[in-house]
Amino acid sequence: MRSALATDSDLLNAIEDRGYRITSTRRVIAGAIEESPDGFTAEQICGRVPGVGRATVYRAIKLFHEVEVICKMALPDGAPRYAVDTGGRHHHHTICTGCGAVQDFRASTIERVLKAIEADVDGQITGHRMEIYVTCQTCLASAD
Amino acid sequence: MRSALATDSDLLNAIEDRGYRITSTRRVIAGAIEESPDGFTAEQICGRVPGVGRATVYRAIKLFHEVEVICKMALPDGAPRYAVDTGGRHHHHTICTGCGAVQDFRASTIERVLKAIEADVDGQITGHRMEIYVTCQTCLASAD
DNA sequence: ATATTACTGAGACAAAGTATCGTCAATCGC
DNA sequence: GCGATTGACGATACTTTGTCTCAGTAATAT
Repeated sequence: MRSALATDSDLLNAIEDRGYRITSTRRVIAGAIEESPDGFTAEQICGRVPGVGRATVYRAIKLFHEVEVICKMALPDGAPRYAVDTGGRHHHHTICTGCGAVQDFRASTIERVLKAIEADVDGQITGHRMEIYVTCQTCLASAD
Repeated sequence: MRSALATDSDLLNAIEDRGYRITSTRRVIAGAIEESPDGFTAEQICGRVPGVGRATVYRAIKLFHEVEVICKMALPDGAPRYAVDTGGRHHHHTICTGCGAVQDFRASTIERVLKAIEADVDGQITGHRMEIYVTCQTCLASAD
């Protein structure tokens, strides 16, 4: 039922659970983010929340990232791109280099391989990053 | 014997092979880069080549990257780091989050997994990026 | 209702590059 | 070897993606 929750936004709930305040500004920013099913850039969000300071948008994005409800990744040229991360469990992403669309992608194989690699690596693994670049179906179709 | 080559620098040879000019400035920059076995940042190179313009250093790094003799990667916070890429064949890197040391790392397993993944992905894979973050032996030892 | 603390907006600052532009040097053609 | 051509250079301005500071404001605690 979840009737006792202040909001039905996963983003807002996540920060509230960690003791951060839910403010009207954060509501607006979370709304703009949740309207972006294919990922977004920070500046896109800035553009969609007129009246909200740029610093505040970046602070909110950082906060959502900190509580792991949004994920930050990078295009081949290093340009950052964000996406909502509802699933929770660790996973990776495919990013379309044409339109920037981000999709989740969970491959248990990769996790196993990474574990196996640990033995070959000189030092102790503390984390990893992985992005798979694709041309999505839509971009493939429109390229015909 | 390679006696006919203008230089014994892999970096300079690589750009010469692609038709770019070898200049005294590029010699100096290549020298500074090749003195960095554990990777480097662009600004570190700028600091080591006094008298050479910052833009020129960035242009040279970009050029070396273009001809694939240096590799660009990212620390967990996105800070860029470069490393010489002598091997040639595709591989990945481990990066020590303590000191930034970069090591090559070739896992055929990963390549196989990525191939297998292609079937699961919605769209056509065009590339990927992967970094493994570690605490290197030196940093582990000095943390005791 | 008030005090405390966190949040906000504006704007300056920072890091990592890129673009422009006039000057200079490396290579090409002879 | 010498001049013409093209590419490279340095300085500097600008761009992108953030972060920091600071004074003012809103949200929670008592």
